[in-house]
Amino acid sequence: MTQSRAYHHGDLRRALLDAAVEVMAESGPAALSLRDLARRAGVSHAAPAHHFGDKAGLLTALAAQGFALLAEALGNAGDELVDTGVAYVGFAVRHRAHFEVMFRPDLYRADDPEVVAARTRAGELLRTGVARRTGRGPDVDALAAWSIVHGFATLWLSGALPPRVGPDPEAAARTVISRLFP
Amino acid sequence: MTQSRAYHHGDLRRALLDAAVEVMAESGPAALSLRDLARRAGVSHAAPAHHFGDKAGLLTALAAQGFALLAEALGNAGDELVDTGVAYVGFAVRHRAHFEVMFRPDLYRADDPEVVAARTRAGELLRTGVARRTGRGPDVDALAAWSIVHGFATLWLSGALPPRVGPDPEAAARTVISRLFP
DNA sequence: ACTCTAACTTGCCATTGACAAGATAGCCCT
DNA sequence: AGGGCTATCTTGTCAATGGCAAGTTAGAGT
Repeated sequence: MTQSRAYHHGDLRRALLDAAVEVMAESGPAALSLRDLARRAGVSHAAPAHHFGDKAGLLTALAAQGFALLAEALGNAGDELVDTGVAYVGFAVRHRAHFEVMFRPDLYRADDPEVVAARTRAGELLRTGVARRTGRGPDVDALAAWSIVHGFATLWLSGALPPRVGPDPEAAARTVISRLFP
Repeated sequence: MTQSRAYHHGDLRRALLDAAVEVMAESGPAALSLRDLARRAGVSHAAPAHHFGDKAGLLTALAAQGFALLAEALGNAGDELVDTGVAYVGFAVRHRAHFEVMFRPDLYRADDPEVVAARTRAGELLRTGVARRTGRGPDVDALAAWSIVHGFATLWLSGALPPRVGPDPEAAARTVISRLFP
């Protein structure tokens, strides 16, 4: 996919987002620099501003993309509640950069319409995944399920978990989620 | 530890840390600037470097302080497992700035001896709190418990939780934790 | 009183985000 | 074919930041 047409660049917007993901995946969100992204894309230092306005604009686009990807991942998950949870963790691990931005609203404009729409959709899918297996109050169940997968994903990404958890986050997540919903 | 004598400033190190907590509590970690902290403390822009070396040094000190505070909070919690979990969430909410730095190892030197010591101690207290109530494998229980409280705290801080969860994070956390360990 | 050292300052540089003004290329319309 | 139109990108500039180097000062130790 992606461009081919090369005007001044062709598909700068996508190239910048891809570069941002790449940088953040290996160096964290703090290491992100618009000028660095521009250099990687081979354009001038002010080119990104045209597509995203400012840094927050770029991260807003990235967050929207992230919520859309999350919704897709949850939609493709199996029918069991556990599958939804594992998919959540899998998304966080596979799309680390997106995930880290999505839940840091001080970095972007969380009230952006596109973000709100994608986030809402992902939220619905998440709740649907839990609703299939409601033991107590569905609210409590949903909150507990979301908390446990989000916590596990966050801890995994931050490197805080001890080595004995093993190398496979999704397998470990499955075990932990099963503890909540046996 | 710590001095008190007031030379050029007296207690610059503490003043800078306090200012950093204040700034981050209202504007997030991204808004932190060493020069701004220096201005707030009424010293020159290079004064912070003497105490912390660089920005990562300041955040390292803050993380160590945070893990120590967490250990203290967990130590003061009640004997029940639920109490430990609620204390964890309470710490995150009450010491938001510390919490947000602690689990973002790309911002500081996670292998700093002081950080390692304080983190180890907090980890032990957390596992102790869970061990009192082991249903299945203690490892799985500990991981599930940590995940659920960490996830809830993180989601709360990021503002991602819907309003119907209510205004009191500790009360909501108690309900959620009870779902895991009834 | 003298020295010595930690604590702080002044000065500097490269990098960054943001803005303003200009250039360029493809498109549309006649 | 030609003439504008607009999105896209560039060049130039500014204030702010982190970090380094060299100098200064207060106060402790002797």
